[in-house]
Amino acid sequence: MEVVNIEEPNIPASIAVAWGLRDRPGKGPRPGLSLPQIVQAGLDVARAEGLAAVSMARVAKEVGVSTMALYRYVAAKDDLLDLMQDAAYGQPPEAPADKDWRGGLTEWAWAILHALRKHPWVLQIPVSGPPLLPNQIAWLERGLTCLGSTGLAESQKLSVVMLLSGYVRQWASLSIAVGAAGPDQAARYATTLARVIDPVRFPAVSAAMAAGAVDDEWDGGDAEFVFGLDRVLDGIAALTHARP
Amino acid sequence: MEVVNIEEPNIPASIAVAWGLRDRPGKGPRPGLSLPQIVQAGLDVARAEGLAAVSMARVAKEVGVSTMALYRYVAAKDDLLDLMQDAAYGQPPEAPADKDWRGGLTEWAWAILHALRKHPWVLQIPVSGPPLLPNQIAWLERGLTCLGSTGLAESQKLSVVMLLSGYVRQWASLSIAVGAAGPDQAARYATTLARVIDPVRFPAVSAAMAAGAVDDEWDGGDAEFVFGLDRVLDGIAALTHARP
DNA sequence: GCGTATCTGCGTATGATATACACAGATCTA
DNA sequence: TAGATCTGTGTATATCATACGCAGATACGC
Repeated sequence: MEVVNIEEPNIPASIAVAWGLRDRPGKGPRPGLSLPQIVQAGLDVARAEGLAAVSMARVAKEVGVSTMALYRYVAAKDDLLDLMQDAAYGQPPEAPADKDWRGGLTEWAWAILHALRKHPWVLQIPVSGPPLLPNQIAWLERGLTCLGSTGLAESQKLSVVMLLSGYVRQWASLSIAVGAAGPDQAARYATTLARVIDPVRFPAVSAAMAAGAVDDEWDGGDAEFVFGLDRVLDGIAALTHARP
Repeated sequence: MEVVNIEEPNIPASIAVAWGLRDRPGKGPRPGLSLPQIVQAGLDVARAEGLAAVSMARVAKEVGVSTMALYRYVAAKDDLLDLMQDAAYGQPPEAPADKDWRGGLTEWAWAILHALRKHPWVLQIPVSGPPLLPNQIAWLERGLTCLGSTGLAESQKLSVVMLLSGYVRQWASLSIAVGAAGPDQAARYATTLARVIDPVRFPAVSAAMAAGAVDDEWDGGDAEFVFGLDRVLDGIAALTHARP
C-alpha cells in the first residue's frame, strides 16, 4: 500500500487518501494500523499537549509503532496535519429544515466556532489552500444549502460562505489566543500598552482604550462574536434584498 | 544589552524591544548590528526563499554574523518573526481627510491587501495574539479613525476594524494559496474534486462547481475581494443607519 | 590611568526534528 | 511452491533552535 497514487499524479497525497482513492492490492502483509487510528492519535496528542508536541515520533509512540511505520500511511507530516484538521472539524450537524437562510447560517457559524473551541490547535496549522477534504466539503455543502432559497448566484453563495467561515476562524483565533494568555496576562498587556501608546500619535486607539473597549469589556465572550456575525449577515441581507 | 527587561517582567520581549523599551547601559562594546538590520535580513530571506527558509543560521549568514550573535538582539526566533511581521505591514498610508468612513475603510482594506500581497509569507506566521506591535497599532489607529464620525461605541469600532482586517487577511490567505499553486494546478484540483464529490451527498457543492463558481471564474481577482468587502461594509452601514 | 564589571560575538554542544534508505519477515498471486 | 510485494523497523543524515562558556572589547568608578 503505497500512499502515492500513480493514476492521480498531481493530487496532494493527503487528499487522495482522505477520499479513499487508494488501490488495495492486498499483496503483502495486512496493515496493522489504520489511518483513522493514526489521525486519532494525533488528535489526542494535540489535545493533551498542543500542536507543537505533535511530532511523528510522538504520534508513533502513541499508537505503539516505530516512527517510520507512520510513513506507510502518510506521505509527510503535513498530510497528517491536514487529516487531523479535517477530523477536528468533524461532520457538520444536520440542518434543521425549518430555518431561513439567516438562522441556518447563524447556527452553522456557531457550530464552526464550537468545533474550533474544542480543537484550538487547528488554528495554528498554516492555511495550505482551499478546503478540499471530506469534512470540510461537508461543511461547505451545509453552508451553501442555507443559501439555497436566496436566489444568489452560485459564485456569490460561495463567496458568502467563505466570508462567513473566514470570520469565524479569524474571530476564534483571536479569542483563543487572548483566552489562552489568561485574564491577568491580558490585563498586563493592556496596562503596558496604555503606557506605551502615545495619545498624540494614536488618539483613536487611546480613546478606545480609555473607553475600556480594549481590555475591560473584552472578555472574549459571545457578545463580540455575535456582533461581528450580525454585521456580516446584515451585509448579506442587504444583498438578498437588492436581488429578490 | 540584554533583551529581557527587568522592569517589565511579564511582557513578551519582542514587544518591549519593538517599542524601544530598553535600557542602553553602554557598558560593553558597541553592538555591531542593529535590530532593524536583522529584521530586514529576515525580510530579504523570506521574500527570496520563503518563510520556511528563515532560520536563525540563514539570517545570521545574511547579515554576516554567526548564528548565536542574533540572540544578543532577539530572545527567540518567534520574536524575530513577530518583528518581521510588523515590518512587513509597514506604516499605513496617510488618511485622505476628505473621505467618508466607507471610502476610508475601503482604501484601508486595499492597503492591507497590498501589504500582504507584497509579503505573502506573513500569512504563514501563526497568529500569536492580538496586534500589539507599533505598525500594527498604527494600522489599527488608521482604521479606527475612519469610523470617527459614525457615532459608534468604541467597542463597536474596535470590533468593526477587527472584522475587516480579519476578512482581508483571510481572503488574502486563500487567494495567495490558490495563486501560488498556479492555474494548471488549480484546474487539476477542480477536476479531481469534480470526480470525487458525490452529487447526491453534496448537491450544493456540485451545483456550485457545475456553475463554474469553484474554478473557472475564480481567478483570485479583485472582483471577489470587492464582493466580500462590500458585504462587510454593507453590514456596518446598516449599523450606522440604525444608530444615527 | 587603572581595575573591574559588563557587554559583544563566537564556537561548541545538545537535543529534537523530519525523513531517506535498506533490510527482514509476512503475505498473497501465479 | 516461487516470486513479487507490502509492512514494520533500525539506522543514518541533515537541519534546526538554543544553552553554555570563553575571549576580547569597552566604559564607569576610583
